[in-house]
Amino acid sequence: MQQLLNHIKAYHRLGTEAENALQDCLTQISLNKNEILLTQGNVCRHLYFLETGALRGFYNLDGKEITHWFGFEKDFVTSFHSFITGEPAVENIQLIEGCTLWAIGKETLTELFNHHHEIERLMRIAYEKYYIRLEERFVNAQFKTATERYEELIIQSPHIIERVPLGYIASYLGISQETLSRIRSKF
Amino acid sequence: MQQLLNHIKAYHRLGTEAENALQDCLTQISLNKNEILLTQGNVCRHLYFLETGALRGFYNLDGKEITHWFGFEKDFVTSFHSFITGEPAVENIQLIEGCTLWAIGKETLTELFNHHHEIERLMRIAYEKYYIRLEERFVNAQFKTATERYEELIIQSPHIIERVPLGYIASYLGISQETLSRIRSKF
DNA sequence: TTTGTTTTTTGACAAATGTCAAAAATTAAA
DNA sequence: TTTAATTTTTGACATTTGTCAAAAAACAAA
Repeated sequence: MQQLLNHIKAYHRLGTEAENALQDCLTQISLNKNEILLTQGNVCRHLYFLETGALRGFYNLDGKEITHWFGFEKDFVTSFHSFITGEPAVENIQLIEGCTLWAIGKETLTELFNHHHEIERLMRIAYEKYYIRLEERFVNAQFKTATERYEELIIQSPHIIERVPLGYIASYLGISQETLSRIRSKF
Repeated sequence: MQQLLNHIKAYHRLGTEAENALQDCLTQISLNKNEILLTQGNVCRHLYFLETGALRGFYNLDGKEITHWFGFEKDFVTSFHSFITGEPAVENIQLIEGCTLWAIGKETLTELFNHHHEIERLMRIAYEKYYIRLEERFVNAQFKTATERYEELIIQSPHIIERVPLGYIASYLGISQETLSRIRSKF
């Protein structure tokens, strides 16, 4: 738990009171490899903080699983669209490794926001970071070649290559598994 | 100005006090078609609220201008990466039509956040909306064909087609102008 | 109008990536 | 181990999209 709070401080330093309040609202979850945290069609009512492990978000398209994001330790994890809008999720969240997560319900989080401006600030800052991270991925997806995207991944997120099956990485990069295999063979 | 505040209420309803404070911190800007609001290499220290008009964000790649986003009335506009991190912007912001904007400096906004929890909430909610909007664009960029992306644009944002030159739209969709022209000819 | 400029379209071809099928390599299970 | 299942690689070919050059169309200025 202390480890979790330290990670959160990287976003915004909380006062003792707010930190305690947050702590009281978090529930620990442990799941094993391949277990499902969220199934498409359900509303995602929780925000998770990933303490250890790895997971992925994927959806089904023409019978294929499209992995479009990964979560690793220190990440906030949820189906953002569903969590924010309250609509059913179009994606699934599945564990790639066994994970320790801390969960907070949307209503509980809203209550925390109401009582602790600091916590809402933390979240605002987290969204800022996630926004520019996504913006960068978007620009890569739209304007770079498959090879460039793979090179960038090696440099910026080598842990992904080491911990995630190739098939997941291919769709994460927006290319077929065969193309990824051919790109790799050139290195 | 009242119009602006009404738009902002669509994100989160502000109390009178916060609304007045916000109002006092906004500066009106009017610019003509083709004028530049931000030049790459400069730090973007302002968040803009676009009351009327249209503009685009673009950067230079191999001598070509890549338009990667548009702003229209009611949009928050800034170079998010630069505004958030304080680093020089990699992009330019240029008017497509004459615009009326309301500007607020980053320091002023931070002060508003400090004094008005409500305004920070407004911003948190705005980031939520912008995050899921970007997420949707990302998925389209990565996993849909050029034709699908164009069809989606016609359905979801017909105003873009009507108000923006084709060349800008092509790079917004992540395709060459020639390909866009060929896609259009099929309709 | 008439002319000049810019934008959009078209044609020919090249490059990048996808698809399907099968082989090879790796991992897990008995 | 040995076998079975899964993952990754390879080959052949199809499809999508890009690039370059030129023509056509649309727009703006004189």
